[in-house]
Amino acid sequence: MRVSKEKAAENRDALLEAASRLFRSRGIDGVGVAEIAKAAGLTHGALYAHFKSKDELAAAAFEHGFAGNMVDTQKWADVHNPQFEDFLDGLLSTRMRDSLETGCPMAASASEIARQGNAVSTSFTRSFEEQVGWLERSLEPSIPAAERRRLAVAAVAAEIGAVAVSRAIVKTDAALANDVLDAVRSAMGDAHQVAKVGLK
Amino acid sequence: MRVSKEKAAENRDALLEAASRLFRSRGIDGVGVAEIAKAAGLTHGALYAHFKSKDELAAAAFEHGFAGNMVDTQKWADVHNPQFEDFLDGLLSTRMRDSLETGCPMAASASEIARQGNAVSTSFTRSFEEQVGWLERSLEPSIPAAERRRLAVAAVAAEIGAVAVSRAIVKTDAALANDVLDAVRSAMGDAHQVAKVGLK
DNA sequence: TGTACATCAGTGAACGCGCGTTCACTGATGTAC
DNA sequence: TGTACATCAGTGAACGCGCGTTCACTGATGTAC
Repeated sequence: MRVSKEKAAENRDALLEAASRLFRSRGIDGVGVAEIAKAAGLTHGALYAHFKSKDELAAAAFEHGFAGNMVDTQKWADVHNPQFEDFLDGLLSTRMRDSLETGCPMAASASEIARQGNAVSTSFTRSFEEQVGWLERSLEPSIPAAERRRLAVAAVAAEIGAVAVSRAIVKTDAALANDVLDAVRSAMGDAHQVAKVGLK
Repeated sequence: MRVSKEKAAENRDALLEAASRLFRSRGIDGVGVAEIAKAAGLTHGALYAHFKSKDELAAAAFEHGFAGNMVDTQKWADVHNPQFEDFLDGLLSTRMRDSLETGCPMAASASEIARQGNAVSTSFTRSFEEQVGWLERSLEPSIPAAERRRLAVAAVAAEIGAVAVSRAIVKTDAALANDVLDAVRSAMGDAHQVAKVGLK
């Protein structure tokens, strides 16, 4: 039966939230539309009143998840005024690695994106750019703009790899999984030093 | 009907080769056992004479693919005696990114591994360690061993991230996709410089 | 403000389909005598 | 070396199952008068 506009908007949001969490923890191919709808307190048919297809839902859920992360980042940034190294500490932490449902959506699905539709790829690219922007702005203005951007792009890509690898490895070798996070943080810190000092 | 031992071994190898390529280009969840068997010139039933389950096949296929890559690496290393930067150039190239079927299996499935069985995770870890070993040995002996290892671990994790991200983005923004590879190569080069000079 | 009715979010059965796995069977291979 | 037979890699039908999507239907909401 028909529901109020407010309730419909709430339901749409619940679908996005459920999809975002489930896709992150089990992969886009690993979760069915029925389970997503159920987690949002609806039946699967209702999902198609809000989204044309699973692919479209995946793209929207990706952006929803990333937007949620960005809201948290903004709050954190307002309080702590984080520098480049603070971002690295936050992104390359065991906490980020272990929170599959709420952690970085890019690390959760990086290697799956290339196999999804264009909508998902576009969402991923936009999210990547936004994250790069945060890191860029955290770098010292004394560093040339092109160098700041290059460093930020490298840091986000490296972070995504480090978190994905650390998650893949942690079941088998927990110590190595932690080393991966530390090693990437350390290497990016070194690259930052070089950018500051202008060595090379 | 029964086939000769040699033929059976060939068939097993064909299954591994087909699985390795298909899993890399379409994901473990994205390819069925029937298609793998067909690509190897067999029917799906035969697959179960060689492997207990799809998960076991996935683990074996992962190691097969990585071993193949390692053979290529060995040949290349014998001819070129590559240094750390040469490895980065090879791993972070558009050629590596664009060869989905034969490229780095770790970049192809990094974010999927955490959701697979233990056998797959173990194979991934072993491959990761082996790749780290190559990079470690390519670094100057003057750099302390612990530092060499840290740099190598960071480089492999960052490479996996860069290739996965570049593949995810290339459909949407080809220029940015190339920038990602360049930025990570450049950042790891900087980290290498720091390790050599001992700055910090 | 009250009434009549069009709208449409949500339901749940049904669709065709491909999945991973099992299993009775086949028949060439490999072995025991 | 020749024969009888056990082995087992490979076949292909069948299994139950969950998938994404469609659709006739429901009934409260929102709107036109």
